[in-house]
Amino acid sequence: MARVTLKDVAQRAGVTTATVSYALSGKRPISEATKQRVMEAIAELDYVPDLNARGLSMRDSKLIGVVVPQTEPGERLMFQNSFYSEVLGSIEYYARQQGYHILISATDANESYLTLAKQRNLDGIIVIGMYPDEFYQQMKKTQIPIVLIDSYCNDHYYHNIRIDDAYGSYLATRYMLECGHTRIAFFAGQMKENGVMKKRLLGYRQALEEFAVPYRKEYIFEGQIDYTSGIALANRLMDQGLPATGVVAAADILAIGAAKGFFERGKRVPEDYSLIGFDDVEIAQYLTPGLTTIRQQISLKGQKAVELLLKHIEDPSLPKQEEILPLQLVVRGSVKKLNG
Amino acid sequence: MARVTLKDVAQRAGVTTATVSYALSGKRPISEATKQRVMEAIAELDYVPDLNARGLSMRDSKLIGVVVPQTEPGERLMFQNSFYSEVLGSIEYYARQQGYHILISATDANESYLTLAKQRNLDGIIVIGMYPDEFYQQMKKTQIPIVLIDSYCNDHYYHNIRIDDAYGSYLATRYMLECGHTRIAFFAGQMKENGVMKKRLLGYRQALEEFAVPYRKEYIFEGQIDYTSGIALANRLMDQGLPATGVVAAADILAIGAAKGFFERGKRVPEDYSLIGFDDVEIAQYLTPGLTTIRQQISLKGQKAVELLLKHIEDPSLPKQEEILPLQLVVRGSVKKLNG
DNA sequence: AGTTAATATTTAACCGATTAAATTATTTGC
DNA sequence: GCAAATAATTTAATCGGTTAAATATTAACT
Repeated sequence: MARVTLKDVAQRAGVTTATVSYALSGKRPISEATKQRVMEAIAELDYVPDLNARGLSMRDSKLIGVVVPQTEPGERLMFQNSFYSEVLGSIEYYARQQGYHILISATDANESYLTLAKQRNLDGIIVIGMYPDEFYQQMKKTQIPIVLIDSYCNDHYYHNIRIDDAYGSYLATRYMLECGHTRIAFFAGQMKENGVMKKRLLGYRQALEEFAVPYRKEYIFEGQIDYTSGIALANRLMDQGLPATGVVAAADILAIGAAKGFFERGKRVPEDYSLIGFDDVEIAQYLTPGLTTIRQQISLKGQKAVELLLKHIEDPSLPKQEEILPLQLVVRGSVKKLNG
Repeated sequence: MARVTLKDVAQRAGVTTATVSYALSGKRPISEATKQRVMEAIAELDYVPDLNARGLSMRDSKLIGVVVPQTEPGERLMFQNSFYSEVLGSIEYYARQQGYHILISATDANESYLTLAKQRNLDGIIVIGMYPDEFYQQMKKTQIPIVLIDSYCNDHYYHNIRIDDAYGSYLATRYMLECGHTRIAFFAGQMKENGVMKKRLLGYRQALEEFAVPYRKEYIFEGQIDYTSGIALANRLMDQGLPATGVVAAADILAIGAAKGFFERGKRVPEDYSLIGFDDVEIAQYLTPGLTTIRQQISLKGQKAVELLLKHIEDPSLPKQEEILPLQLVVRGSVKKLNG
C-alpha cells in the first residue's frame, strides 16, 4: 500500500497539485465545483498530508520539544517521578488538541538538545526544571520560542510558568507551627543557587521567623528528589537523635520516602513524626494516612505552558510573560496536632 | 540565525551537495582530502542535518509512535498510571540510544492514530495494552512494523512482548493460600474477553483449585484500573460483609486504592486484610507496609519492545516473535501469615 | 604514450508538499 | 460584442536533503 500523495489526489480530481493544495488551505479562491471534486478524491483515496513534506516548505513541524531532566540509566527508567509524568501528560494532551505533537527528550541538558531542535525543526520548546546557565544561553541562540516551567532563570528572554515556591513551603511550615510543632526538620533535594529547593527553604525560614522559632541548621537535610533519598534523610535524622516532631518535605516524593524510612525503624506517621509534603502528586491522597501537602495544579502548569507557547509561536512579538500559579494547603492525615 | 543547510556546507568546502552527502553517509567513496574539508566546514558552520528533509527522500522518519490508552480529560491528566510512565520512560530511553525519537499519542485507538502514522511517516509503532479488534485490523493495513506490549491479540501479524498474566496471579494467589488464607477476594479492572484482567482471573482460579478451595463468584470484584476504583471495590467488599481475609489485586494501583479504602473505614493492612498486588510499580516498595506483589520488569518490557521493533525495521522479513518476560513474587509486608 | 579500469565528483531528478508568478477562463461594464 | 477586470487554475521554483547516472580525474597496465 504505497503512500497516497497530493499528486495522486490531483490526478484523480483532474487538476494540478497546486489546485488541491489551495483547495485545502483556502489561500487562493477555488471554485466550488473543483473543491467538491478534490474533496471526493481525498475521501476516496484516504489521503492524509505528509507533515514532513509540508513542514519542509512551510518551515514548521507542528512539533513541540519537551526537555525533562535526565533519568539515570539505572535499573528502573521512568519519567523520573509522578510530578513529571503528570506535567508531561498534560502537555501532550493540550498540544494534541491544537494539532501539535510532543517530542520528549530526557536529557542532561547538554548540547544534544540543541541538536534535536535543529534536526526536527521544533516549533517550540517547553523546558521543565532548572538547568545550568550555559544551557539557557545556548537555547536562546536557537531563536525558537521557549517556555520555562519551574525555573528561576532570570533571563528576560524566556516565558515562565511557575509557582511561588517560597510561599508554598511557608504555608506548609506555618501549618506545622500552628499544629504546635516547633522542632521541625526540613527535607530537600539538592539546593542549587536560585533553584526551587532553595526557594522552598526560604519559605520554611520565613514561617519559623514569624513564629519566633529559631532557625537551626541541624534541622536542614539535603538529598535528592527521590524516594530512596527520603528514606536516607529520615535515617539521618533518627541517627542524629534530633528531637524533631515534624518534617517539612520539599517534595511529596521525599515525604513518602521519609514515611517509609520512619516506618522501617518502627516509627509511625503521624504518631511519632508529623509529615507534610509539597506538590500533591496523585498518590499523595491514597497513602495511609493521606499525605498533608501543598497542592499545586500540576496539570494546569502543562496547560498554561502549552497555551503560552502556542500563542508565542503564532505571534513571535509576544512580550515575555511570567505566570505564577496558585497554591493551596491540603490537610489530610499526616500531621498530628500537638495542641488543640 | 538562519538554518545551515547542506548547500552552505558544500559551498564552504568548495564541493557539491552530493559530495557532502556522500562524505557523510559513506555510500560512495570520497577522497580523504575532500572528506577532511567537508568535515571542517561542518564543524565551522555547526551544521546539523534536517531529519525531515532527509526523511522525505529516504522515506523514513526515525520516529517511533507509541500508543497508550487515552486518559480521560479530567482534572488530572497524566500517563494514566505509573506502569505506563515507566514503560514509556524505558521506550524513550532505548529508542534514543538508537537515534530514534518517540511520538506518544494517548489515544482511544480510533482512526486518529492511523492518521498520525501517515502524517508523520512513523518508522514503527509500539502499542501498549489491549484494544478492540478493528483497531488491529486497521493498523495492519498501514504496513508499518508494530510491536504489541501486553496484548493477547492473536493476529499472527504482530510481534508481542508480554508476561504470563495467568501465571502471575497464580503465584500471587498461591502465596496467599500458603499463608493460610482461604477466603480470598479478587480485585480486577475491566475484564474484557481475552484481556489481561481475564487472564489474571484465570490464574487466581487455578491456584484455588490447586488448594481445593472452592471458587465463589461473590469474591470477584470488577472495576477500573485506578486508585479510586480500588477504594470503591474495598468498600463494596466491606459493605457486603464478606468474611474475606485477603485480597488479590490484579494491579498494584488497585491494591493501593484498596488499602486506602480499608484504612478509611478503620481497617488495617495486613492486620485486618492481607493484600497482594501485581506489577511492582515503583511506589509499591515505598508504601507502609511495603506491598507484597508480583514483579514484572516493566522497563525490560520497553527495552525488548524497542529492540524487537528496530530489528524488524531493519529487516522487514523478520518472522513474528512473541516474548514472554519473567515474573517473580516479591514478599513485603502486606500479607499476614495466618498459619506459622 | 594510450587505453583501460578504477576512483572521485558533479549533474540533475526526486521525495511530498507550498506558493509566487504566469496563464487561462469567466464576468462585468459600456 | 469586446476590452478590461476579476476569478480560477497551472507552471515551475522551492524547502533540505538523497542518489542514479553521467562525467571528470587519477591509477594501472601493456
